[in-house]
Amino acid sequence: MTRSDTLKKNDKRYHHGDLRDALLEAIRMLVERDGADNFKISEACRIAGVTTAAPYKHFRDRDDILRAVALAGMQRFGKRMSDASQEHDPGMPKRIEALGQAYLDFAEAEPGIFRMMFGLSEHHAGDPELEETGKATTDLLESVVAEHLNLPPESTEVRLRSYALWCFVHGHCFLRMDGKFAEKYGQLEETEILAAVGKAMMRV
Amino acid sequence: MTRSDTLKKNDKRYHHGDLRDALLEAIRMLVERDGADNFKISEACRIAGVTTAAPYKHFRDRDDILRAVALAGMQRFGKRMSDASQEHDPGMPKRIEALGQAYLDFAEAEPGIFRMMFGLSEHHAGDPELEETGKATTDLLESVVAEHLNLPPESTEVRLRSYALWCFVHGHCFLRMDGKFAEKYGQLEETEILAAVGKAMMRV
DNA sequence: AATTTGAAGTTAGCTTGCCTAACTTAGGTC
DNA sequence: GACCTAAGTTAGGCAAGCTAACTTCAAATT
Repeated sequence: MTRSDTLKKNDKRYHHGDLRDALLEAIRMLVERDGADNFKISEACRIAGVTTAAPYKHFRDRDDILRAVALAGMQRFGKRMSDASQEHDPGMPKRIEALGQAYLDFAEAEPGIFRMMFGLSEHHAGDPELEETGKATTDLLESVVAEHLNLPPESTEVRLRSYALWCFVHGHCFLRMDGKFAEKYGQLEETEILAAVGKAMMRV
Repeated sequence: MTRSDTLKKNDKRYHHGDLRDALLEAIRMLVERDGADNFKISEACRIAGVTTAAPYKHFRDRDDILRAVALAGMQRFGKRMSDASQEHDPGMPKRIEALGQAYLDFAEAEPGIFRMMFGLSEHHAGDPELEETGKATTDLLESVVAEHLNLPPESTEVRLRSYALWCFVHGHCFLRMDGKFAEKYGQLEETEILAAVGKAMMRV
């Protein structure tokens, strides 16, 4: 089945057959175009070729849809991060770099989903599945930093440097998405900044 | 005139007299409670004691309201930052710290407005007044970093370190607002992290 | 002082979106 | 082949954003 088939069934069968996934895919696109708070469920319905009441057979309400889209995003994100780390041998500084680069790449490729992953409203606070999925990625970061510093992953030193690194990369992602980087620091070389900060923060 | 008078006129005069400001104040509150994309203009009208058509005598549409609220926030923010820097003499390391702390404090006190200041949609991209107001604050940061490093503010070195510092503090603000800090790094001492990173990044 | 005028309100109403209730379709099971 | 149930549909309520046309009233003009 091709992707366009997933979105819209051309034949006029009463049952779509794959509506849940089709909606998620349509909404993923719409979140990129309009943002998590501005996309219209009704537009996703038009794309999928169903009436506006259909989604409620698969999702409780808008919040439930957001949750599903964010979760899928976090899983994609986690896989990218994991793949990136495995491109280099344990202990190599390149491994940290690759992790940071994967983070930046994802934020650039899917800014809407990226925002959403972090900015879900309080309705989703404490959701175990979301937290679990997020934790897997921070655990990965800590293990890589720990290897690099040759310290146990639970040590305060490792946790502190991991978090500091996270803050930095995360902050750059947001400033870049929001145009603040281009607005004033566009002529700085992105890689140069990253390298300089990485070194400064990982200096033993 | 007391603040509650600003919000709602008890007397039943036909003209409110101060509706624009009353709306901005009401919406500031609602943005904190519901977020920039979820607050209802109609609710602000109820608070201000006018009908739902009244705002359109003062603002073009929702985007125009958002712009005004964000601009007011950026001005408040700029003043706080400026005040903070002036609490210490030029060249003192405390001056950088104070700036970072003011940034964090604002994000903690007004997370809704803080988000909004950075996350305004593309409709406002390139707005000269907004950009100007933001630039004043980054200029301030650069001048303080320049003093500290004893280098010209336009030097690449200063700009690079300023931006790196900005990324870090900005990232921490967002991760903290979004619960990621508390979720996993809550036991780390915030001040300890800040101090460690500040030192690492400003090391000559 | 009376008149005029325009900014700042109001009422009424259109449009769109979310969501629910009640109904229909059709694929899989006995 | 009858029946059940998941997954669609239609119809409609409700709330919000925004506009057009009308009203009020304070201040400027005469």
